[in-house]
Amino acid sequence: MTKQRELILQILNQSDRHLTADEVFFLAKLKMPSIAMATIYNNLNAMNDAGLISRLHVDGGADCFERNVEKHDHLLCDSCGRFSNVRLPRLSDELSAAIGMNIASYDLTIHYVCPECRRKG
Amino acid sequence: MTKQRELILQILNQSDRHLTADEVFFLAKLKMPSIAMATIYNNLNAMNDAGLISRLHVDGGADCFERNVEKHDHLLCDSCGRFSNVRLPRLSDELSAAIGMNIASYDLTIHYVCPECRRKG
DNA sequence: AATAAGATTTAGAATCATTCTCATTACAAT
DNA sequence: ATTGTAATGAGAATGATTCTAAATCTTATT
Repeated sequence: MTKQRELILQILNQSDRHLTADEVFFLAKLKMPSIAMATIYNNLNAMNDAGLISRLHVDGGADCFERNVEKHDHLLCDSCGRFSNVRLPRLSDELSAAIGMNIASYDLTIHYVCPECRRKG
Repeated sequence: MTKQRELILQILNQSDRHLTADEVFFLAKLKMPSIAMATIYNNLNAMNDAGLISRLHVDGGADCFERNVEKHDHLLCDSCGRFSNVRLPRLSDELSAAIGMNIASYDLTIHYVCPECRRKG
């Protein structure tokens, strides 16, 4: 656990949003100007592999990272582009039943308009 | 509908697999050696936007394209890497009910081991 | 048939996210 | 202190995709 890794983890822990590597890089540079992009990716990958953080693929954009490592699904607001997390505990079993086979896992992103954007019209 | 677009569409129609732009490019070059990668992408994008084909994002790899434009979900075999299509007609309503909001759409990829790979062990 | 207008193609450069390389630095254990 | 190991930093390299600009093809108009 190096200073750099600690800093990156802290940045993710303090954010309430899903952050891209670029955003983490920018925030990290504020505290540690010498930090390199490769270090950001090295650590994000290592921590993701170790189950300390999780990675979210974004269609047509850079991957995002977040501290929440519990199994969850994503809601993406088509209007503001923000992600929220949602837990659908029974879905895995339902999908398994629906296709009649064991499943290893699944990736689900639900597109919607978030309550805030709906209010604004 | 240019010759190039016709060729690309034909290639997708004749394939039983999900093809990357690169694979389409390779197959197209066999029939029309002068064709350019930009033309492949131009046409894949245009046809996808027009609803003639559909695009599938692949985690950590190139996007794939297929002729099936009916709404469907994807099964990805973690062993051989092949995609299959599956229709889960009630899922959209179930997801909507589960989160208590209207949803616009969703993207789902189920990871599993396909029957063929399971048989082989 | 000739021409002009507009769209499409081609080739290659450019871009973006990510990974790789490798020399340098930090850390841990002798 | 000294060595060995692992992580960092800087920038080059990669892979997928998009952009640019010049050349070509279509189509409509004379």
